[in-house]
Amino acid sequence: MKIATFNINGIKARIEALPEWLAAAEPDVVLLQEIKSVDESFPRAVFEDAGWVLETHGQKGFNGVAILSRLPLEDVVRGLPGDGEDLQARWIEATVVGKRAVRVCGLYLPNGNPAPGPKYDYKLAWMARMQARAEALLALEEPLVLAGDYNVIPQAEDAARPELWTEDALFLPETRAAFRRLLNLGLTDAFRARQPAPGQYSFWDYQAGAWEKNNGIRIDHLLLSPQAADLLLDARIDKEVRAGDKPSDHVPVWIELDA
DNA sequence: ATGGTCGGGTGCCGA
Repeated sequence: MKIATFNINGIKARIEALPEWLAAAEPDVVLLQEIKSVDESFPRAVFEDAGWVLETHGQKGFNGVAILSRLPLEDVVRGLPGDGEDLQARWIEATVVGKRAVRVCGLYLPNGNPAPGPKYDYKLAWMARMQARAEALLALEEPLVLAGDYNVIPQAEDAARPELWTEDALFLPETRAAFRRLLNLGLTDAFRARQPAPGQYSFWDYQAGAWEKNNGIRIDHLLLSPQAADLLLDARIDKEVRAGDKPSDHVPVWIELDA
């Protein structure tokens, strides 16, 4: 089972590039972030006519997550539990039924800039809520994949120029500590485990020629429960997508599970 | 059009 995460930065803007990547990469499941669309205006037919099962959790203008799958999806949950007041569309879960059942969570973790400030407070509170949800799901002792745009640079080696990020919400010590607490629940950073070499990135800013300079960061992650890590066969970043026509500022990151 | 780049949805904000 090939499972990918891809921050597409707007479904309407990616309505050609996304289907092209799907056809070439042939994933079984894709967790999408920043669809920037309400559910009613998501171009469902483009994907359903191509054989995809689609579950969306959108909002007007910003954020929004979705799941595309070749396999049936069951028990869909929309929204990160733990705060009924939070209306931002940043979390979606479903169970994918293949050879094995795999619970997948697609997440768009808050950016948090500027830090300090209310946006950074929201980021840290959201990470605490995610920690509680991860604990609850890990207690089931089943294959679990938490995949998405974490807006976290885990270590200095995950940035081409870490000195540029020392005051940024993506790399502040408190951010990295919260991410580390997730890992310390027993989760595996699949890409780090399979591709330990530094200098591999999933995001390059549109500004200041970041792509041309390879001034990237690795912020899109797939974290695996022990039961999923046991099934891990491969993990890759589809870097070449960033050089395509009308690209997102993120590229797909994917794993292959024996499931 | 918004400085520098995009996207979405307006009549700038978020990233």
